[in-house]
Amino acid sequence: MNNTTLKRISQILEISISTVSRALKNHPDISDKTKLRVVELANAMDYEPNANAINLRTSNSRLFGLIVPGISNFFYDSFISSVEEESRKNNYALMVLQSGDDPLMELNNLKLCRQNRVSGLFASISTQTTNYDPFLKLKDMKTPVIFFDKVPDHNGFNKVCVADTASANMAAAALARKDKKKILAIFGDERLLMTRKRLEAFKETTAKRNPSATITYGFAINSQDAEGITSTYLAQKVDAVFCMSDEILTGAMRAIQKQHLRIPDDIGVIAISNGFIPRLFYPEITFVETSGHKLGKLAFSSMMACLAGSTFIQELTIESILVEGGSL
Amino acid sequence: MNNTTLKRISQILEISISTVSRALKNHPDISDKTKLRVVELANAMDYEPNANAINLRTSNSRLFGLIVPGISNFFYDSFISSVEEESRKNNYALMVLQSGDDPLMELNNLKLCRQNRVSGLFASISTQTTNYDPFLKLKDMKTPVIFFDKVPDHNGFNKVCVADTASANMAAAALARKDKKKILAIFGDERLLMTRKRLEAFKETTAKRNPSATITYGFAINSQDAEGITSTYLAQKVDAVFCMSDEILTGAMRAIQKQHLRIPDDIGVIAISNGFIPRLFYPEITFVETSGHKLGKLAFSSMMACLAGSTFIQELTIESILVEGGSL
DNA sequence: AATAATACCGCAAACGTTTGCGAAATTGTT
DNA sequence: AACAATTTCGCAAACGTTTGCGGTATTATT
Repeated sequence: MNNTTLKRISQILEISISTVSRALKNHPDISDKTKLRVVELANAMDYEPNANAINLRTSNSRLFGLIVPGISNFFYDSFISSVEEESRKNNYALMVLQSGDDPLMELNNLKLCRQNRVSGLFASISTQTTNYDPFLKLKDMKTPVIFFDKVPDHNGFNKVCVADTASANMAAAALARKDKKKILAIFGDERLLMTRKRLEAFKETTAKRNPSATITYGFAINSQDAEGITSTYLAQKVDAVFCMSDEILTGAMRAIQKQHLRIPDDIGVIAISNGFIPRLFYPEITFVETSGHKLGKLAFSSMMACLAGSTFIQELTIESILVEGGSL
Repeated sequence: MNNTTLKRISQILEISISTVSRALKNHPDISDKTKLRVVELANAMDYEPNANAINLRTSNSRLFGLIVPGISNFFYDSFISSVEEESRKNNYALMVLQSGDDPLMELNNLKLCRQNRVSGLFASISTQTTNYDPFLKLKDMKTPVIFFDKVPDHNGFNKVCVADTASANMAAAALARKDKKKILAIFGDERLLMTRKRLEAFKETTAKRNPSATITYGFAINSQDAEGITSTYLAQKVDAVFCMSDEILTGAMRAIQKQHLRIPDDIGVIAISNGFIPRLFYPEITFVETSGHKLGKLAFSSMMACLAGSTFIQELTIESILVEGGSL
């Protein structure tokens, strides 16, 4: 372990600890001469301030917690990447925790955050989270909590989300423009607010803009599930398939390729996506972009606003754009 | 912030701080009666031990640092996910840091790790890292450093890697078995030890097992690069393309799909991969699996061995297996 | 030359824990 | 009843910082 402390330096230089501390912080009370002596010795001795001591003394950990169901996910990894980058730029570190979509693990992670006195928390909740008390406990401790992506269906929280309603609308509208009439629309877990929002918007916009269309709804828990659903319904000659997420898109694409259907001639495809998966194929899949990167930046700025004292609860969304591939 | 401390509890109960501390740890010196009183009040007051104070006192942060060029990567995200999971199970937290493949940022991150007195470090180095002193500095502080994936070409470090040589051999052998004669082999950045190992092995095994084959070599910095290279050489009627990594595979696949080539009839494809991307296509791409998940487990166990006192420097590799898709 | 201002530095408390050691109270032993 | 053993607890130091306050030197002002 690193042994050089302020005390050690002070002993060698025969000055007080406080002088050493101030010298290293370039405090005006200290003369240039001693500053120099201190800084030089500190460098020579590889002095590294002990973050734990500083945190204890100042009660500011400069550490953010981030809880997410899983890291391995096209959306979350770019979100995390973005938040980490911003945090680092602002001299914060990031503690990443996975819940595995398990509410119990989520609780454990929250405890860890509390014990580490995180300066703030970014959280995407598990599918089955119903008790928000632990989050409220953090808020009571004046620790900002920014929910993202999978957010509680509940007011009084800071949330940053992709524009669920708007993006589902855009996708439905795109299908309407292309005059797709038999649509297979696959959604995720219905317990998620996100799913319900997208579902409702998609249904509504299709009814309005594409009244003669018939929609077959599918609900998939995972990619494999989506593949199964797609395979099943592909038999009944659908014009196009809408995928609510990347995970679903991957399943749908497997089914489509397996049946040797040509995109877009035999079937149209559109998804709500981060953009990575759609660009893996040719023609590229048309998608409504929901950028994890952008969302991360937004979440971070929201966090900074809270830390700066804003007590204003806001629910922010990033607008999404339609990125045309050749799949419709 | 959470205000309840041992001191507060001790004042209310009119006992000493040390008694409270010991009671909460179920220390035998404390009577059951007082233990009960303490535990109950602690719960009622939502007591959470202050990790910073504990770390300071015990000089054990129970925090691992993890430095990686970027999180958004098929390999790293599963690696990180795995390490995080293991860490959490063992009561460690994980601080994730990205270098952006920039040696300077890497230095900053290392400093952060030192200042936070991490209990250990997992590191995948940047392409241009040449100075290993900061890593050695950590080792001198008795902080274990486990390099993974992109490791220094240098002895005396703990490293865990995918079996570069073996997996390139396997891929070359698979191509030989299928009697592919005109091979396009695309590799990554030559400055990486990993690349050089894979290149050499691929070349050697092909020469031995498939002597009549001709290999065209390509070196791609990124996916787009790989797409360009593939497009260019596809014209000259190659039998199969070998991709050293997922990133390269995505580029190659774009080029192949764009030219409407049928896999495996028109062209064979094989890659070294985590397995996610290959399964997105149909037929699935045949690949030599290098599991980030497995590597994460290995890295973690290596870390635990070091923490347990093992001073033995080891270079571990996970064996890879060939996963047959239908692309060859 | 006396006084006022300024530059420079140290004392000591505090942040919230852990832990070795000793002390008091209780119980057991003869 | 005297002593020993055991149970139960508190004292105080330590971990490495930060910071308000006060105290000497030194310099400036008249």
